[in-house]
Amino acid sequence: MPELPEVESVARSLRGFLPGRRISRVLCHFPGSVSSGAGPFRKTLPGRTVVGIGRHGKYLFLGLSGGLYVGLHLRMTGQLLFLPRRRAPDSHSHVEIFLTASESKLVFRDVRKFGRLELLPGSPEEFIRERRLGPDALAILPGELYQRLRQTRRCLKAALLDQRVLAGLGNIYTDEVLFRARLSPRRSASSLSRRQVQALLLTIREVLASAIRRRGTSISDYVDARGRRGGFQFALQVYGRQGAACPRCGTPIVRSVVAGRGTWSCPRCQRDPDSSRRAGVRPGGHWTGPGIGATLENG
DNA sequence: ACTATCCCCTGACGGC
DNA sequence: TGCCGTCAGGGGATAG
Repeated sequence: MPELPEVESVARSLRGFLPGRRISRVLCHFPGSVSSGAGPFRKTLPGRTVVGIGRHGKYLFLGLSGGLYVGLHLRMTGQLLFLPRRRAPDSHSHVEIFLTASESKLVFRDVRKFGRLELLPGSPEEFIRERRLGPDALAILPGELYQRLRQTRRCLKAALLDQRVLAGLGNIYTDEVLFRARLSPRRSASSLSRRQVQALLLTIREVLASAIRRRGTSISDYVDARGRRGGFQFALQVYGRQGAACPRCGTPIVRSVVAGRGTWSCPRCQRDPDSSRRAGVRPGGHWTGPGIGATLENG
């Protein structure tokens, strides 16, 4: 599923070709993909030139001449692709944007139809404010993340997945980050110290930067605008790997459900000090209650 | 104001 | 083989 590194990879693959191109015609085969309305979208874009490509979290923005912006979210299976102008659209190609003097067209494909394009009523900054999106995961500062995690009662994974806390992390990168930072996804988000949040943010930046270098994670549908798959699926350490040996300690990786999402973690490396205390272990680490099984997050 | 739950949508997969 | 039920998941809407 496209998260920050995948959206950034799409943005980069667009930047090499799209800026300066003029839109000649727009076809909306599935009007539901354009949440601002297919009619205005089809009528407003032709004649305008693409002047820039932006990204915030998992949102992509196309800046058009005349001060207009298109926002795009790929959700689960969305793709934005350069395809040969004369290629017939398949049943999953929902929007086609034709460009003047080009052998390519820009196609929005989406098997599950969750993705959305929209003509923004204002600037991307206003859009971000109205949706109440948090700072981009690559731009947020440690003090700011600390404050945002402190003021929620949810667990760490739920907080990191919440795009209003910080924008860009989805299920894959959240699990990978928490594993590398040795933090339990179930741990209370507000229980982290300043120092721990600082370390967590360094891990977030490292994982995202590494994934961008590999042009994202391609597990099923993801490809960039040139149709290239990413390579970070080969660097995943826990996501989707239940039963495999933890790369650090050899304990089998466990799948559970946290915040309503499939969650992969190492029950040994990512123990939760909060639940250990509840299970009868004093902060000092001496056993006072039930056996070790009670402190493992997945039983 | 917060938080949890439901829903959209289709392909993959397991059971019989 | 093939049918059918279940699952996956981002984020908006809705409920508590």
